[in-house]
Amino acid sequence: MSDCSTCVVRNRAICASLEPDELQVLSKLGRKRKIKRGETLLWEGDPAPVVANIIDGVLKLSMNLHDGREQIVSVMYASDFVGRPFGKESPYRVSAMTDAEVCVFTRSSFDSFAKEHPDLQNKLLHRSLDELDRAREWMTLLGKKSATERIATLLIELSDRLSVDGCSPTSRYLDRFELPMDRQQIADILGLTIETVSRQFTRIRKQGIIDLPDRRTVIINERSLLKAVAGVA
Amino acid sequence: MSDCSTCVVRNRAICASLEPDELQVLSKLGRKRKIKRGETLLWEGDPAPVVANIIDGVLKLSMNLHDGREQIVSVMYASDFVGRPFGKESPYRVSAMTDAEVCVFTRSSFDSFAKEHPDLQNKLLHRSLDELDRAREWMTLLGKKSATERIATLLIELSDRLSVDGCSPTSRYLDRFELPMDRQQIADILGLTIETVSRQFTRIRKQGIIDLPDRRTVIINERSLLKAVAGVA
DNA sequence: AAGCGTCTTTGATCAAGATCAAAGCATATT
DNA sequence: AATATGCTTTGATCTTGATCAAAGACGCTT
Repeated sequence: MSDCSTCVVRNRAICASLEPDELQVLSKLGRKRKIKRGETLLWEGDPAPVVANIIDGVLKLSMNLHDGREQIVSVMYASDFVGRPFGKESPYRVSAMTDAEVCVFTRSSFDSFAKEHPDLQNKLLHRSLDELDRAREWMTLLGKKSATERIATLLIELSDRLSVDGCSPTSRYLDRFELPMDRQQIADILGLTIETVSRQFTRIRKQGIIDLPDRRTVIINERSLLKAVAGVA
Repeated sequence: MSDCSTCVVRNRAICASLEPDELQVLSKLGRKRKIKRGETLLWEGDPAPVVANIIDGVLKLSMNLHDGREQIVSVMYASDFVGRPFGKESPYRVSAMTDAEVCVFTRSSFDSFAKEHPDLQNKLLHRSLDELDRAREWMTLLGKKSATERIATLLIELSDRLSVDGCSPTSRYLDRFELPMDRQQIADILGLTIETVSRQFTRIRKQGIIDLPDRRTVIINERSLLKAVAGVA
């Protein structure tokens, strides 16, 4: 990879914990790679995997039951870190929901670099703890929330996560954004079927809470109502 | 705390990463505490919390929606680490499912100790990554599995986790064990109601796959069948 | 602009699990 | 031993979301 110092996620990715000279070393290990929408970066059970920083685009982590049922267990955005360092193999599949660009390291080279850099490990620890909190929040959604609550919660979450642009958070929440996934993927995130997702969208649209000018665009008209529907106190 | 070197979880808890002299320092910071079943060690949103190693017993982490619905997001056993280091506050409630004993640290003292000990942080990172994998596995259960599959999966998991006794794993799986939780808690782990849990127990009992000599005891008669029901390939 | 393929919405029906209600059981109490 | 108390199981019914099926809408290609 040519130059980390000009990387758009330089200050948000785990690399932010590194000094310029350390970054130089890391940059020798990584290489940029473009991924097309739908393409898989990492297969579950893959024995020779990689880890990566997301530079641009949206990726999903998914687990698949043997009979084909798929659950999306995480949606990852620019500056997020994907892959399973220190592990035998990745327990989940990592694929692109949109065209994306990532900064890839072989796991062995990343692992040994990390071993020498406690700051990097510290950053990774913080991220893992945050991821864990998010995963558990989502468990609550999957275990206890109704279909309408799930949809509303996802929209609130997306309007939050998609709003961070570049290094500084712009408007805290977006009232208009493009869905980075199709209806089937929304269903696989929320533990619902595509028909139920569609019906719930129609429902809150008819209530005037949101608009859906086309398949991918969401406009939030009544954020407070949407939050109420999401079950946020 | 008097003596870490005789602690029953000494070699399995995160403390295992420490040298004897470091352990001496840590032992000054922690203190042992007994918790009764049902008692809460840590409330969500608690501003002055603690972290702890579990010495004995079973604890649960739970998240509560404002209207009272509760989802149990993790079940933790001896040698597991609970609490949210480096965080502002704990996002979940930690309480005892059985009488338990824990080794407690104030978060501030633990955090500053951890800052000086990369090995400890490394151990914590490994644990967090493992926890994350388990949380995501459970998301798949909550999002995609049927009631029967959920019950079977839980029984397999319990027969595995409860079998580790002392420092060495004894028989890899237990075919007879005591449930550390009641039916309502099982429901809150699996995203079901207590009635559905009861009916599914009855169902696989009538099929001869398990026996339930009393409320708390489970005997697995046909492990391979149980695994098949759990949806394990 | 017409035609094709894919994704999404809508409709009709079904089923798994939730809810409401009551009866069993086991342990603790007097 | 008799009785209260708190789980747990079982039964009857209802609801939410799944499934099956078809029609629309949108983007792409020619």
